[in-house]
Amino acid sequence: METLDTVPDEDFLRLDHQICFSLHAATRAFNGVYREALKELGLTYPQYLVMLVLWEHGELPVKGIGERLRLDSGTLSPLLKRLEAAGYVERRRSPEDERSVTVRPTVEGSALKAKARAVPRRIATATGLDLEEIRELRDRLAALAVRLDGVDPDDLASCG
Amino acid sequence: METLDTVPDEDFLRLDHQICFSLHAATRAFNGVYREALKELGLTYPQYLVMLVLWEHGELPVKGIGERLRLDSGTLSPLLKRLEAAGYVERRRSPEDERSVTVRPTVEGSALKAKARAVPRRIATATGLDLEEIRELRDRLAALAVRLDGVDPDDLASCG
DNA sequence: CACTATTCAGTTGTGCACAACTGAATAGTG
DNA sequence: CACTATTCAGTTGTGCACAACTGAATAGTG
Repeated sequence: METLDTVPDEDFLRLDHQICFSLHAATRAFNGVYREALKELGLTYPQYLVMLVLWEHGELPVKGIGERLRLDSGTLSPLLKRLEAAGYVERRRSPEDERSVTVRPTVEGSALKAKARAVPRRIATATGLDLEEIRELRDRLAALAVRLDGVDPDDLASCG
Repeated sequence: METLDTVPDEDFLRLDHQICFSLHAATRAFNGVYREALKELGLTYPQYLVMLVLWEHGELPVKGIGERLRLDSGTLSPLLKRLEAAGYVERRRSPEDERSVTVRPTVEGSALKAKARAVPRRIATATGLDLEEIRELRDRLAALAVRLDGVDPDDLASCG
């Protein structure tokens, strides 16, 4: 049987080339479609992710957003400042814990949600997938991310 | 039957949240694993993609690399300068067409290929997928990218 | 042949991802 | 209680993606 261990290195490098490229290309293609769909909302793709989280939870500390999106403050701090400058969110130090900053959508930010309703359908149409395939892709990607995130760097080093 | 048209907007926005996040997370997780695996080669993930293409073709104009990886000169020019500074590639104006710049691996750049042999296997192991699943994922992502940005499938196929 | 359009690599500027760090606030310990 | 460790948001610096642009070389047109 053909397995990971029986494929020649040369073919494997080639396969890697392909999956590497496919993933990179799919991600950038997705970004491109979102960029187009989000243009009228005045949001970038990561900013849209943040707004989705805030629409769902009402308000969250920076840390809470970071946990949900797996982003650190180095990425979030400037992004949230831009969302604040755009008038979509409000940031204020928590009175209970002065280390924490609470972020919540402004009236304008909340109003954006209505406009955003059209976005998912546009993306879904662009993918050419039906509902079941979309869910399957979501689950596959999620499972993959969990596996990849959970990999101990030391394990990785020892498997070569 | 449940289709794209019968799902309520609210659920759809939620689903979008999920697939959006899954894709984003999977991409970043992949990047993280590659970052680790490529550390000893002194390459970033996009730089690795460029080297893979050069190992396969020997030498290519900047435009040729861009076509294969769907990257424009705005991304490639500085990236190639860094690869040149690292001693892995050589860039020179083409004598036949002074507009074009030919890029090819140096002796050190070619030598990297031997080290890179270990990389794909490490990535494959980290994904926890078997060979058939990896191929399926590759094909799905490639098909998705094609649909999303209207790339000619023949071009994609010729990349690997 | 002269002139315009196109091609090519490169630059500039914006935004994101992330590592490494800072400084302030809080939690936990003896 | 005093002191250390941890938590939190933020900053700095590097690299990538991409839009919009520049300038030089070449192709294509009348």
